[in-house]
Parts: sequence; C-alpha cells; structure tokens
Amino acid sequence: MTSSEPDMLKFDNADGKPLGPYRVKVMLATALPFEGGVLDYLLDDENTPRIGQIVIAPLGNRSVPGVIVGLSDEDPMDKRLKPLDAISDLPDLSADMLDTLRWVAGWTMAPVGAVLKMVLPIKDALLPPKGQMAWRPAPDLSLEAGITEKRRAVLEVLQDSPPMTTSDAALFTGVSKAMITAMAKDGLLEAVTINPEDQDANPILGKAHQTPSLTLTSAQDKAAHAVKQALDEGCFTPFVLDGVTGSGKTEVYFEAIAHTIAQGRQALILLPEIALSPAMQERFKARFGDFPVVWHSGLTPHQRNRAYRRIAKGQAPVVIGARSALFLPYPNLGLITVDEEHDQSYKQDDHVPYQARDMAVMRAKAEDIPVILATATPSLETEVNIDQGRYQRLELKERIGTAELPDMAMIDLRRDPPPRQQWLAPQLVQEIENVLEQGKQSLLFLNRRGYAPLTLCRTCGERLTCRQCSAWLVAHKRDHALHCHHCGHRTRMPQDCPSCETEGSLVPCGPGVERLSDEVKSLFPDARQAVLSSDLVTTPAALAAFTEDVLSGAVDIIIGTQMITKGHHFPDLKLVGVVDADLGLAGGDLRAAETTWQVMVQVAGRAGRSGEKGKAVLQTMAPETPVFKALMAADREAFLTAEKQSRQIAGMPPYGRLASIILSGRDEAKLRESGALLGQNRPHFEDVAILGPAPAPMAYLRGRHRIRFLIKAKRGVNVQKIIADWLKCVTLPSSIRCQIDIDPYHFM
DNA sequence: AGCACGCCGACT
DNA sequence: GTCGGCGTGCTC
Repeated sequence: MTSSEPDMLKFDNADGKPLGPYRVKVMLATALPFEGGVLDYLLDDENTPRIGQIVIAPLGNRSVPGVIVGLSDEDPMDKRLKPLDAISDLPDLSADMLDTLRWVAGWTMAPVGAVLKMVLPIKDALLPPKGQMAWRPAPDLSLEAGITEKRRAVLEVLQDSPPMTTSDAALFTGVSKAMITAMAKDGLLEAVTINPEDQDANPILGKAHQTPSLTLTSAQDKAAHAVKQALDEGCFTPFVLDGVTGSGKTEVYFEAIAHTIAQGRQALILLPEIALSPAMQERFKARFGDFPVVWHSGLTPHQRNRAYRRIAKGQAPVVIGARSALFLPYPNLGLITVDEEHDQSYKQDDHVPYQARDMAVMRAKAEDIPVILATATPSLETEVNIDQGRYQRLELKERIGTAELPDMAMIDLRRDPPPRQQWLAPQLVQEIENVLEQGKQSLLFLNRRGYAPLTLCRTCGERLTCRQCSAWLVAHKRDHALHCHHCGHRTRMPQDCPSCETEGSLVPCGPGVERLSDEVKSLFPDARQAVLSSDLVTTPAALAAFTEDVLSGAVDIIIGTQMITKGHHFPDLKLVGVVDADLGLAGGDLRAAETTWQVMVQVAGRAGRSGEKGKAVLQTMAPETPVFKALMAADREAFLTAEKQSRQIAGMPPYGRLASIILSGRDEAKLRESGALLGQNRPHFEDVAILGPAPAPMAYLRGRHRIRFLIKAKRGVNVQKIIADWLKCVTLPSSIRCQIDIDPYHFM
C-alpha cells in the first residue's frame, strides 16, 4: 500500500502476502458506555480491512452496524474474538466523516456510537437486497401451440417488458397470480433473477441541470450567483438567504442545487419534518422534472432501505429530508440547504441532543462545501453570526409580484375583551365578518391543540394532571378524552371529579383549536371552516385534502396551530387573526420573544399574497411589549437590537453558553440523594455558574422524577470539559439516568 | 443503550 | 400454576 492511500491499512508483510487474519477495531453504531464505543473483532484473510469500511458485527446476542477504525495490535488469535457477521458493499466512510462523528460526539457529549447510529441507522440497508425471482417468456416458445387467449396476452406483455415478479406480472396483465405460476409450471415462462436495485443504477435527475431555469429577479440572481461561485471555488461558505415570505428563496436555492447537480455532486435540503409535504416535492418536480429522494420518519421500512442505499451509493443527486437526513453517508456531498433555519424543531432532544442547523454548518465545514440557511426571520444566533462576519447574508428584499406585506393591527384584550368563555374580541369578529362579506378567506392562528388546555373542578379546585408526568391534561372533544401532550397518555374524560367525586363539576378552561372552532361555528353558522392541527390532520393525504379545500375556495375560515405556518400558499387569504399572541411570551423561555416574532411574521406572510393587501390582527393582553411594538412598526432592526441587548446583558446564548444536566429516576428519594451528591462535588470557576439541583422543567415525566443542574458560562469556556471532569468524580447508581444537553432550548 | 437473566405480585 | 414487572450485569 502506498502512502497516497491513507485509508488502506498497512497489512502486507515483506513478501507482499497478506497478514491475516486481522484483529480489527470496530466502532459500533450503538450507545456503548465504554471507551470510544470500539470493540475488537476478527476479520478473516479473505478480506482486506480499510479504515472507514462499513461492517456488521455481533454484539451479545444481537448484530449491529459498525465501521472499521483501525487494526488492533493485540493477539488476533484470541479465542474470545468473534468474527464479523458481514461486510457492507457500500462505499467507506471518509476519514473526514469519522472525524466529524467524533467531533459531534465530543460537542454533544453523547457516545460516538450513538452518533454513528445516525449514520448507519438501518442494518438491513448495509447489504444488497436479495435478488428477486422474476419471469420472462421461455426462449423457444411457439405462440402457435394451442394456448388460451389469456395466456397469449400475458406472454405478449412480458415479451415487451423486462422480467417481472409473479405479483407484478399478475398486476400488469390483469390475471391472477395463480395463472402466472401455472404458466411457469407449463414451461411457458422462464425464471430469472433480477436485482431490485437495477432501476436505481442510473441516477434520477441526470439531466436536471439542463432544465431551463426560471427567470429570476435581480436580487434572486445575485444571491444565486454568490452561491454558485462558492460551489465553483469548492470551499466552505455559510450563506444566510434572508427574505420575507414570497420573496422567492426556494428558487434561489433550487438554482444553486441545479449547479451542484451539474458538478456531479449531491445536494441535501433539510426541512422541518412537518414541511416535508407532498407540495414541496411537487414544487421540486416542477423545477427539476423528477422527484427527489425523500428522508423522514414516515417512510416504510422498504422505502427507507431503498432511499438509504441510493443516498449511500451516490445515486441520489438531491435529498430532501428532516434533520435525521443530515448524518447519512453521502459519498459526494456538494451543498447543504437548511430551510426555515430559525425553526426550533431543528433542536430536538432524542438520542443525541443536537441543533441540526449548527451541525449542518459543521458538516459543510468538514466537507469544505457551501451551506445555505434560508429564512424570513433569522434566529438570533444566526443574526449574531452574520454580525460577527462568520456568515454571509444574501438579502432578498423585493417581494415577488405586486403582493405587499399585510397591515398590522393590535387588539388590547384588556380594553376590548371577548365575552366570557369566548376568545375572539368583538373587533376581530367584525373584521372576520367584513372578509366573509367580500367572499375572501380568514385564518385564525392558535398554537394549542385540542379543546381546552386545562380541566378543573368547580367544587374542589383540582386540576387534572397526567399521572406519569406533571403536565396538565388537555381535553380533546373529538374522542371525549384527556391527552397528555408530553407522554401521549390518554384517558376517557371522567364524569365526576377524580379528587372530590362531585358529579359534573369539571369545567374546561381556556381555548384550544377545537374549542375555537365551536366558537366560530356559533358566531358564523353559515361560514365553512376547516381546522388544521396535528391531531386532526395526521396523514399527507389528509393534508393534501385540507390544502385542496382551502385553495378551491371551499373554506371561508381556517383555524390552525403552528402546523399552518409551514410552507403553504393560500392566495385568497385576506385576514390573519393571532388569537393569543401572548402564548409564546409566557414562562421564562429564552427564545419566547423571538418565537412570537417569527410566528407572527410567518403567519402574517400568509395574508394577501396575491396582489391585494391583507391584514394581520394580534390579540394581546400586553400591547406595550417591545416585540409587539416592533412588529406594529414593522421594525425588524429595532426588535433584533433590543433582543440582542437583553441576551447580552443576561449573558445568555449566543453571547454566553448554557448546558443542562438532567438526572432522572423512579425512586424520588434516591434521585434527591444523587442530586445532592453531584451538587456537593460541583466545580468552582470564576466564569461559570452552576445552578441546581432544582426540579427540571418537567419534574415528573413518563414515570420518572427529574432534577436539573444548569451550567451558565462565558462564551470562551469549554463547558464540555468542565462537565466531563465534574461527572468523573461521582459515581451515580445505575438506576439514575444522566442526560446532558448542550445549549438546551427548554429550561423555564 | 439494549437485552437477558432473575426473583416477586395479579391473573388466563 | 404462569405472565410480567424492573433491578443488575454484560457486550470483543
């Protein structure tokens, strides 16, 4: 092996004969607690090990994906060593990719194996699919021989097509599967093996970049040009594509993607899960002539397998995916786009708590490629990165066509309150009435699923809470049940108070979209309404039906949760009412003001996109709040400046650093003990404040009590190191779980 | 983290 | 008499 092939392990001896068998070090794609998540395995001398090679290894009684990270210098003849189960046919992970994984693990303080699991999420997809049995007409067949018309028709179809499986043949020729097998038995058909992946061998969109691009506005063209230049230079450049709804951001990044395809490289588009609608895919197809490969949690195992192998083999030029698509092993990544960059769902706490937007920038840096963060309302973190010269802003100021931003108005709920048990102020009701008379559409935005967020007992004051969590149970009218939005627990709505047993004493408090729907029905009995929430619209088909109803004008009043803010275009929308603008401001959430601002700009952007000026009305108890003042003045700069200042003064991200440690356990006393132990051993640094132990935001979740420490540090501090050193000096009982979250989003 | 082994309660 | 709870321990 020459030094120009650094990934190839040195394994030859002086005679040039392989030194086998090998004892290889394999990083396993599962969260193992010990050093590096690496175990040794036996590789027979039939195979030549390479660093980055994807394998499947036995572990206990299971079999898990892994990647070869080196050769062990210990004894390869060790009896305890297990041989690898299989070696993948997929391209190796690059050294850069392995470095990125280790970096992500270090940053998130997650085991590397947990990060590798995001790269190798499905074991089955690492090996080629089994060949399928298919049929074609027997070669020396004479059609004259007395066969039935039906059989002759089947043969004619199969003559002109590639071999088909039994069920495909039956489907395409319109006969039963039994007929196909009977024909095979009679020697009319010949069995051949087909590889189900053959049809994927030629990448789709092979000629996509030749599709004539749309006419871009000068601002769009300028933005697209900047990204194309970075693509040509082939270097890491983070862009922020900043433009209001309707300014044509999608066309710009589509243009950059076309350029990436033309370079023969892969492009990845990350979207918030919910925005992965068929509508987005259609839009893509309209531009590129074919559908992209999609990646999200709703795929069937077969679809996942197929998408994964196409991605890993470089046969998917464009991938549109949710955050989990970020760490897939693209062999030839050329561009990453993070759409709706500000969307907080990019930061999620599943197995590895990471901020997908930031990791996308890291990945782009490791791959030395450009990355586009697209948004109408940049997150504060992104704004600061622009200020400090790390990101380059591409501004799309012009709004396409003649549509203008809506007029903004505020309703002070203290001066103009709605009647008891109602949530629409008289002024808003009047506005809806006017719009109805014009035959246009209104949208009411309320970010609360269900019927009522709280049920309480009129007699004893009991508030119904989840027994597994400490959260309020949300009443849902549709199924007459109480739902816990934290753990998914459901119970039938009780008749009597579970605490004092008074009959019929329970009353729903506050509005959810279902209750708002009732109110609209009683106020406007003749108006046609549609509700969009994740409880009622659960499938892509239902979402498509909803969209169709709105677009065809079969709906007068739309009621929606946050789901409504993602990527729909309703041209007849004249009015947007934000029912409770204060919702996002309640509680001590760091990003509450930012979220409220973003949601309002997004929702307001829905109104009046087709030429006429729309109107956005916000109902609030606190019109003097700076967020609302800035919004009314349409003064984005004033809002951002105020928000940056308050974060800077508080030493909060992005000016300071935050981390949280959550300890959880079923035994509350034991948990307290562990909390106290950790608290006693806290380190003391000048630039670091460690708060806690305190009850975690969800003090009781899924049957586990939770306490939390919050680490607040100055910007340059290595919090990961501090936490690692701190945890090293205590041993927690195994029944206590310890979760670390770097830059947590929920910590009220 | 999984997953098995292993010892104590409510049920076909 | 079993199914099933989660405590403990191991994975090359």
